[in-house]
Amino acid sequence: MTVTLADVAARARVSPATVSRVLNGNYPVAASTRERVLRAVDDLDYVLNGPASSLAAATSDLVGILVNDIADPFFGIMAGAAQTQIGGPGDGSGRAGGEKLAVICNTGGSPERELTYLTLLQRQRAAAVVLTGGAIEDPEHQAAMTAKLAKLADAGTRIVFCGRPPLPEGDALVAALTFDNRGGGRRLTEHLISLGHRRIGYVAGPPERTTTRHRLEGHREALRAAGIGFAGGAEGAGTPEGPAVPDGPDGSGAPEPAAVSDGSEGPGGLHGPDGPGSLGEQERLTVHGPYDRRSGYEATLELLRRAPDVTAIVAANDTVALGACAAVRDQGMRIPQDISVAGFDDLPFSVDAVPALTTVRLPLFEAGARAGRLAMGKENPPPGGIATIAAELMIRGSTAPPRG
Amino acid sequence: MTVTLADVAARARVSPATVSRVLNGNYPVAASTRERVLRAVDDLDYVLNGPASSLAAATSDLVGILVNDIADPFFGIMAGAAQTQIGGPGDGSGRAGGEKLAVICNTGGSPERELTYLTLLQRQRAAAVVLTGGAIEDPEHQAAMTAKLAKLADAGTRIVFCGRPPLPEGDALVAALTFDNRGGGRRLTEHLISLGHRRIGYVAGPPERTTTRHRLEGHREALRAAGIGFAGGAEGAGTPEGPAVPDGPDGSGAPEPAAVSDGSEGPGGLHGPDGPGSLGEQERLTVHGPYDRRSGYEATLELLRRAPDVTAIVAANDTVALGACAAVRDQGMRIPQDISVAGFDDLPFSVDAVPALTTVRLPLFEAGARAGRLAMGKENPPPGGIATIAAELMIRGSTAPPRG
DNA sequence: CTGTTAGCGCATTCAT
DNA sequence: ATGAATGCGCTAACAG
Repeated sequence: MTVTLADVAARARVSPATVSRVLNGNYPVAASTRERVLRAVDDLDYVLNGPASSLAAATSDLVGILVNDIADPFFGIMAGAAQTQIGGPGDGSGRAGGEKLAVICNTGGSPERELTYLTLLQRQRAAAVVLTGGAIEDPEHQAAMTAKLAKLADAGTRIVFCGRPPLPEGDALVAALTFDNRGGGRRLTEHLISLGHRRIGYVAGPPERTTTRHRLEGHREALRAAGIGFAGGAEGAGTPEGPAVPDGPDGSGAPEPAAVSDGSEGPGGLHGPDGPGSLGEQERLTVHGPYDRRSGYEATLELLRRAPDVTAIVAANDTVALGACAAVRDQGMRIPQDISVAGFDDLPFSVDAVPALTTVRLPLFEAGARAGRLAMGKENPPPGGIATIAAELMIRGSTAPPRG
Repeated sequence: MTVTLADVAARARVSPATVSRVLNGNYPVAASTRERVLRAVDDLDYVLNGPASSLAAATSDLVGILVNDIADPFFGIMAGAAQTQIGGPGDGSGRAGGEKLAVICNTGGSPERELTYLTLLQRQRAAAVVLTGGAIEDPEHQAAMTAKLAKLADAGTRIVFCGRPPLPEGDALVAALTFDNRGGGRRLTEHLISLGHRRIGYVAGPPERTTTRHRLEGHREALRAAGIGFAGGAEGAGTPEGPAVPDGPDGSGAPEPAAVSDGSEGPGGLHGPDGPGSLGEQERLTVHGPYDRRSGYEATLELLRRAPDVTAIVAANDTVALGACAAVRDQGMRIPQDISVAGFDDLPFSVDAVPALTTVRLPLFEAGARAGRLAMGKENPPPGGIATIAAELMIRGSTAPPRG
């Protein structure tokens, strides 16, 4: 029923090997025979059997792209960009030539699913894997990932990180593109400070993710540099520019099931015991939650309850910032007159917020495309395997000097 | 180097066949031997060879999900939802059991790439394919799609349409979930009419897509029913409730390269020759463009130039509506006091627009999940193979009665 | 440049 | 309930 390579060979009056060579285009074949073969392929409407091909060649044309949440444009943009470099432009015939099959795998942010997808990809003998998004800072999971990736790597799968720090023990076989989340976070808060803000609330992402930690660290670096919210020298209060620290100083080792919480403070602690100038004060002005709109909304309400005198709110990303804006407005306050709000990522909708959102632009498309090229081996890895991608501060209408 | 099923068999002191049976769980195996086999698998860190398995079994565990633009949450939400039903919950071990590999393929709206991906999936002997998004109304492409899908279908691949009308000659083998775009479009415009609007601009999507046509038809149905913008009986002006019509009455058969245009009108035709009451008048109030923000912005400027007296603008979707809002504001007009704006889809950000966007809610997540279940054979196809999914009108702050 | 020969690793008969 | 044998369709040496 199904037509095989042998059928094509018979019709073209050549050997199966020749047909294979024509199809893969890796060996010299006479133009005339190539013609005959291609015609036979068209006549018979032959489609290569991928599994058989992969089995024989011990490699497949699958490339996996792992994302945390494909419904989030942050990932959609990167994944789509990567796919443009991998899928090939198509020759317009729909015949599918040498292009690879770039597939996006949605982990939902779950470590288990991340590992499962990696196994599935390993099973398929994937040619490459692109890992996007913040890594989870759980030692156990990190170890499992390191082991799994090592296996993939020495099965010949190329590993590329995109917008994600490489694993501590990462082999030299991998390339990594990481965003300057810390620098971006720092510049954003510096901007607010320069406007005159002194009490700034921070709606952070899930505590166990590297992205969350880096952005928050940048924020606190800026505060500390300005002498805000930390006592004097403030030594021992975390190591902002040090290497990966599994757990932050707030000791939030376990993932927090609750939507919004900083894990320790009781309710009603407005103007709490911690005097300004202590790290505790900064922690009180920080609320963690998932990277979604609802979290931004609720966290902001909580923040305003804890500290009604904040003059600015920095959100972990633009989506969260949108929720923050809604909460601010629902409390009857105006942006930016009564309170400034800022985001991170500069997703397409951010410029359309009213007022337009001050944020930090990450070149998501460019990074995704570059990761795709790296995965295809079309581009050489950066020196040292790691490239840091700059983040650009975008100052727009949602931030202004505090009133008075 | 790489451990195979035979190695596992040797270590477990059973035959390869037994290992295969344990792994696939389709045949009875004694509990004790199963234990031994599983332990050997763990000890050896064995990972099934997907290609070999697929070759022998003549089917793979790949499921393809085709989307137009993965950076658009419209597709991201559906695709992510489908994947939740396909990827399996994961057993927490990262070992990957019987779950399938759900892969998202980004066509970028290109017919060629759509076909190419289908070929790639056919090559892989995919277990199922989910097609999302509006179809392209090009007879040639439709024929190619029909042929390709027929081949996939009788190679055993399950075909599911999601938010997309089935092909004219669609086999009974496929299931289709289609959104009530026409009904949603009609109710939305009815809402505006009931508020008192009479001159309503329409920013449509690309003319060659079914989604565009259906939404526009619903819009015009409502206008006609209210006696707006069409002369009397208006027969011969398209067949809104008829079956698929390849080309609309505006004869826009070829895709339009320009970002924004209705394909025929010259510039500067404000208050043009067509008297109100003709179809030409409606066409003058309609501008086509891609489904993106920029198009919404530019099309709206064009609309306001052509007809400064419009009191409401309906956009093809929420993203376009956001661009429309920006354009309206940049012209110094307020929403909804000076002009009402409405969208379609109810994407997550729509409720955060200021004012919140009146739109038509499509249950994207639910539809995607159902499509995923259909693709897995977990759910029976709807009677007749086609289910129409209702669209719900969401009235929010961006629409209000016209001034005066 | 082209044909011949062997497997690739597994699922599946058929036996037992 | 388990083992032995066969072939899925293709690529990769190796000849020629």
